[in-house]
Amino acid sequence: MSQSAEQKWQRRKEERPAEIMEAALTLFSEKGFAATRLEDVAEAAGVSKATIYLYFDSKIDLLLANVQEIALSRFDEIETMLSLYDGKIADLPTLLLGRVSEIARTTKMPDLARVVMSEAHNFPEIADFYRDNVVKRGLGIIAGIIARGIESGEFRKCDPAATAQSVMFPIIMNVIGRKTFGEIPELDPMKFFPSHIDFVLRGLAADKEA
Amino acid sequence: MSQSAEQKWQRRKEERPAEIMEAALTLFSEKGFAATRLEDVAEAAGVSKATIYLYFDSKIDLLLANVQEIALSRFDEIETMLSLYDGKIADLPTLLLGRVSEIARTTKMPDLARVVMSEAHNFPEIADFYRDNVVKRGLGIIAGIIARGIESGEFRKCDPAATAQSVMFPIIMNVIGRKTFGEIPELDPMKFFPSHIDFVLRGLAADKEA
DNA sequence: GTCTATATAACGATAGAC
DNA sequence: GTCTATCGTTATATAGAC
Repeated sequence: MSQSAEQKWQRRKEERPAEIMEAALTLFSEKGFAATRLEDVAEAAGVSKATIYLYFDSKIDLLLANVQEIALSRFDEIETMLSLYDGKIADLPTLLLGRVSEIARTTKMPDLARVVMSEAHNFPEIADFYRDNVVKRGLGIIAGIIARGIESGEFRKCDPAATAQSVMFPIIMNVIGRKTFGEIPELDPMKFFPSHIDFVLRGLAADKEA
Repeated sequence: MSQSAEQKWQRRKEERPAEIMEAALTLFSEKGFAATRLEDVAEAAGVSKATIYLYFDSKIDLLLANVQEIALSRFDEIETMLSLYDGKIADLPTLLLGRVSEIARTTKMPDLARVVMSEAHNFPEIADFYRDNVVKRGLGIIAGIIARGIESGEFRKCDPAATAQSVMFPIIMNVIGRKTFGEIPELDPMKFFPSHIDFVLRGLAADKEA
């Protein structure tokens, strides 16, 4: 950016990792993880290949660092919020899905999810990490809320782990679908998100007393 | 196989296309569409590369023929069933999701969906075909049922196209998830499918009269 | 002997190596 | 930056069915 012309490089220990990660995710998303060469990442980030290895162990590590940054750090935040929450459990789905919608709109989570879902089958390390830290943990958060609501009598009795999929998967699929097939009217998020929240609240609601 | 040593090939016009398609899908699923060489498909199917081109226009056509065979032909069957159906609309979701579950268990639809979702981003022809003929049409079938139920008063008023995603996407994601990450207890289909049908019926149900 | 399903071999674009 | 190997695709030759 602001480096003088004769200077070949600058020491920018603080900014490098983030720049490399972002360049990597952009390329992974455009061309696929397997098809992206570390050399392209280096070029896009304005560093040499060796510099990448200074901060990351491997190409896989470079992807998983993005998972940590984009997904897991937000799980931390959400879990903190949930542990402090003391309002009605019945309001949590709306609150949580609102936050998820915001993450989908404002971060690269959709691209990241698409890349991982596309290539995890061919990279066991990616599949293992994502399964344990994103799929299981993400579903676990939703299942926990459902279980709390059942206990408090605000939600009907159901299998929390199974029902968590009914709550979460449409959102993931809508988001990945738009990345894969382009924006199409059928998947319009402005219509889908409110509709889905409605659907979820009815699907979870306790039966009214007779 | 059982052909004599000196015989170089046999004339089997009828069986070839199906054998080639199946070999192709198996390899696409194992190694990915882009990574699979037509030569491997030819070998697996027991023919030469050129023979593939007798029956299919291109590698992409070979995948799309599988989409036709596995997905679209079943859409035809389902649409026929729906047009003949004259029971309660409220029973259709259970009926339909049961059929979908059966297709997921007994056909290669899950592998096919995973392959397409994984690689459509890099192959516009695949994305276009699948979007128009599977995504839009599949959601349209569900949306049609929902619209019929709203009209008959059996379902609550909602946006059919948006709600169709809440109905269908969890199933697709559950199925693709198990193919991508392996069978894990959280995604157990024996628990998920019944739970999801329950969730859907409640999500669609008309409000009870006060 | 004729027709055609199938194989062999060559072409050309593209991408990866040095 | 050039060279080469790879792979989708196509042209030509041949073997099997009737």
